[in-house]
Amino acid sequence: MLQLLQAEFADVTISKIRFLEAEGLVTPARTASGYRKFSTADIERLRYVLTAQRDQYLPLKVIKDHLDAMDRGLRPPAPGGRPAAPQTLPQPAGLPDAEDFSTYGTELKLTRDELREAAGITAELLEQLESHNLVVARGNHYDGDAILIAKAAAEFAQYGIEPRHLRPFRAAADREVGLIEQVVQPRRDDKTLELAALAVRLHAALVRSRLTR
Amino acid sequence: MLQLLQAEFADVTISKIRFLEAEGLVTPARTASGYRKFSTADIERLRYVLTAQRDQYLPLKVIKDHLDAMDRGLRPPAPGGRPAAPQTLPQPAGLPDAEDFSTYGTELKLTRDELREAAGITAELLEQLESHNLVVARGNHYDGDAILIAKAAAEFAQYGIEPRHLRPFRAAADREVGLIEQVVQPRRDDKTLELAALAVRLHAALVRSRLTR
DNA sequence: GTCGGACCTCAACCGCCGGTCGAGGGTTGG
DNA sequence: CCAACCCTCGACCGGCGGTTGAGGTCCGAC
Repeated sequence: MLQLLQAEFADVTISKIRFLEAEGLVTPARTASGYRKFSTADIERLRYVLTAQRDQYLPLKVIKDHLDAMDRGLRPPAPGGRPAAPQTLPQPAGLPDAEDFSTYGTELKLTRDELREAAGITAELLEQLESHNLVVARGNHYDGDAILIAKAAAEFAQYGIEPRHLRPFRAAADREVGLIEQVVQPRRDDKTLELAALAVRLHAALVRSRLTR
Repeated sequence: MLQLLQAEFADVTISKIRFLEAEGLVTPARTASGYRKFSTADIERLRYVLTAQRDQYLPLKVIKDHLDAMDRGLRPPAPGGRPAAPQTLPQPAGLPDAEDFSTYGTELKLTRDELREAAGITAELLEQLESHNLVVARGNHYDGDAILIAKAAAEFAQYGIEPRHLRPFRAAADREVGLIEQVVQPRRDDKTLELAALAVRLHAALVRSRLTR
């Protein structure tokens, strides 16, 4: 889950996240042994914090106020171009660890229905995602990334963008992975993740750059 | 004149104004004997600085960038509810500190050499990046994204991946932007950025998912 | 002239914010 | 049993946004 955020925000570290927790900006759940367990809502929240900090230069105090206000059910405050609000939608309960990326990582194994529930998508959408190879089962199970992909697809769907429009994303990802694997061939260690984060970073910068022209 | 500003901003002091001058945010004229002489334009400028600081929590560096940008004849930047812009006369503006890329947004305007220095890349690499359209100048200037792209490319280069290998990234980014622009056609507001973030998120999840299989 | 007060410069200092580091220790998967 | 994580907690840190003070100059009033 750290990798995930690092792809988007270059300078996030474990210690920074711990610091943010100490400041009361996030409150991840804990496992029995004390490890932090980040739900997707927690990650949304962090994304909000980091975006506000980076793009609006808001001090943490102010960000905390905003979050607190939202928690009390108020409209997201902040005048002007603010980061997208982390909508903490009611999570379908049951299915204990469906949102857990940190401790189980990709070892997370979901059934088809669990995935649907966790991502809040219809069976139809999931079918489309699979038919375009955006979500792929391993054996009978899906992992944490599948949830993220499905959720993103659901958001796109709200703008009328269907899975088939997203196929280029898959192709692009495949090409990047191919590139990385070529380089990292011999030693298949954490260099791989490093390069992947780098690739995503480049990608993000390019998108932004093209957009603002 | 101090009294004048103090009426509006309680915590302004002489020493603060002197400090702001030292930071290059205002450049009042001087009398023969060295006393500061504030024109009304200077006061407008200070008003802008103090408002931006108080109401938008902007760091002085960013405020300075905005002022510099305006001095260069650009439209007042700053997304969102910004303080009323003071239209000042052109002031001698120092060049941005090239090492400070992190604090500059896309309003940043760098010369070719400034970009090279900020990203720590060779002229050759930059040329390659431009020939593959990974980095593109607007007019004679480059923006903050160019630094990010250049730095990422430099890291890739350490793994033997050259700009030409990165062309698919550009193509993918272009496709994504095309998709977004199609959707966002009518209302060209901050939905755009929201969608772009979503796209990058999907991309990241896909890369991870493909990688860990 | 000369005195007081307001202005100047420059360097040293300061408090807070936003983290980082590292020692000391538990947990987990292989 | 070990390596690789994760945890806490307190010390530390660099930068930002000024403040303070010593030492000196300028000006108007007496």
